[in-house]
Amino acid sequence: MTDPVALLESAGLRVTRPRVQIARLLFADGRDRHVTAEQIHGQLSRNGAPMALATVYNTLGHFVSAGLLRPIAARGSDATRFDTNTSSHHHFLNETTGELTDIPEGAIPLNLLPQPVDGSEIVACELVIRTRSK
Amino acid sequence: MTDPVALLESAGLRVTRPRVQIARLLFADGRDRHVTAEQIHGQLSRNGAPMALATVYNTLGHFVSAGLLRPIAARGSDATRFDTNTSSHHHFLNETTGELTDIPEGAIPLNLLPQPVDGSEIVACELVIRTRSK
DNA sequence: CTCTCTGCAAAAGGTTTGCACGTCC
DNA sequence: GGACGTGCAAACCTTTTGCAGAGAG
Repeated sequence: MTDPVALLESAGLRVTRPRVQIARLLFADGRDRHVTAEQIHGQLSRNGAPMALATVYNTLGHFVSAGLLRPIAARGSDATRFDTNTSSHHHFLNETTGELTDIPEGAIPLNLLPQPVDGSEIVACELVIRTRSK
Repeated sequence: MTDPVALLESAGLRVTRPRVQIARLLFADGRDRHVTAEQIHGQLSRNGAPMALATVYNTLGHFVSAGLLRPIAARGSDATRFDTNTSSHHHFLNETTGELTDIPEGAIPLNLLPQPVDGSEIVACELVIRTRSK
């Protein structure tokens, strides 16, 4: 239910047409979503506000840089999914259906991460549990 | 130090030239390796046994199906890395250098995984810890 | 002899780039 | 006015596919 314009401004992003359109799709209903650029592109077309797929990618890229969105580390030949939930949490990936489900923060105790040996610092930690329909 | 031919046979794979060549590169020295198809392709060319990149991909795909190799879930626009260590373990990904490092099995306690709610079964579980050079 | 695999070119995605034009500040 | 964005096509890269010919069992 966040106002798209306010959201963009608070993220330090300029308020432009594609950003508002996409922010409205992604954040208006407040739910966590896992979307591909392709899905956004299709939804915009259906809403009568079509734009080039490349513009969608560019805009999503801006959102990621600004911390509004996070790309999910799910491997596979299909497209990158962007997660509107940028807090630290993990995912189930159903390999049969391709469906991606959130695992609530705290459901997995990862408080004892090993430190990297080369002196680098941890910036993120992402777990993917692959499942298969029975 | 495994014999490539014996390895292929025990995996139920036919013994063919590209498989032997690639198996020798991957498994001869017994070390864990994280390779891309491109790297294998280049190494084969340098060794005087060039083959088409598509053949490398096809062969690596056969190895994955046979359980000799495992694709790593590290996201990024760069190519898929294949891991010669197929046992359950996790990775550090240094985002600065792109380097991928094994985390020893057992270093992270994941014995309390939440079960998927949709009745599907867990087939794999992979953690990527992203780091950045300081 | 048959079935699988190779070998490669070409196609198929997904994503990025280049650049002319528009827009925000 | 200047930096930043858009809009889109074309380029790019990785990976898959199709198919003719070769090789394994």
